Amino acid sequence: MSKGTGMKPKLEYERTAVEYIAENIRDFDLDHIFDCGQCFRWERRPDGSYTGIAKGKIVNMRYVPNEAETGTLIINNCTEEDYQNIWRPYLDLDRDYGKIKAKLSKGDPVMKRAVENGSGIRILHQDLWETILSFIISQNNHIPRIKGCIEKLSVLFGQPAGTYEGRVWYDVPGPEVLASLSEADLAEVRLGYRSRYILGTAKAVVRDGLPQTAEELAALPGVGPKVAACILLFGMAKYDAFPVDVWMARVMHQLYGLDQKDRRAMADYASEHFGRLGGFAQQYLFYYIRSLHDK
DNA sequence: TCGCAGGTGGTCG
DNA sequence: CGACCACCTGCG
Repeated sequence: MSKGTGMKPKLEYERTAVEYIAENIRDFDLDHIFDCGQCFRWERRPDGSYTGIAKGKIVNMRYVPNEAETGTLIINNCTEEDYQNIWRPYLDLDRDYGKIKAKLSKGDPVMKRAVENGSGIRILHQDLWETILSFIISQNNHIPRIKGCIEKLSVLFGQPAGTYEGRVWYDVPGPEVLASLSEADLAEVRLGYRSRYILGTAKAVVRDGLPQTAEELAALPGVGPKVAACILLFGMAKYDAFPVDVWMARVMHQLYGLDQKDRRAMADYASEHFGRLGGFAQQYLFYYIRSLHDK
């Protein structure tokens, strides 16, 4: 609704002419992908598209379903080379999610509903360091504040990656940069007690390199079982990882009848029933319980 | 105001 | 081991 006589300029975003169009993309929904809790740097636009930064590249993505089962993905500010080298693997486009969903749904009515609810979820292949940083920050924290912290950290200490939609976008700061900072330097980011975990982990990574295994991950300060599982799943492509957080505890209690406090039992249940697909199962269930909660 | 949020690490028994 | 419990911060 326009008010009075004011001709409010319509909000428009400055995008680029370079665009890549991928046809015949299945099992894909941007809301499902970017709102299932795996990433924190994508912003929804009023047209349903998403703009974000990953691997030093800034793009806008929109998806147009053209039949019941397939659709077109349009990536703005993206060359064919970037699509092949970055976004195709990032979006996990070469995996058959239809097969995964069918396998998980079989004999499990709860999972069947969860899969239908989040049918377009895909597990992103994210940068390992960014994933470590993000999920240390995520602990005992609200999602909007997590996003704010990561953004502020990037603007203050990250490298500019380019200008897009009329503003400068920044990469998350690397471990070398963070390892050189003090808690006083980080105070402005409002990370709270997590700032010492970030500094400790950055120093460990500078000293020992990025973690390669679950054991090396668990040795990092601020990385417990839940955060480690998220990093394994989202940053290391370990698809049997099954992060159990407060939401997953709710699902396992309310929908599978397990003791809400017994995280061990939940992990056991996941490995027994979901096995190598535990990570996918977790994402469908997480998105499902969150969408139930919002209503 | 107070509890809680995609938990972790430390300290008990 | 397993069960507490403090912990930065911002929001409802």
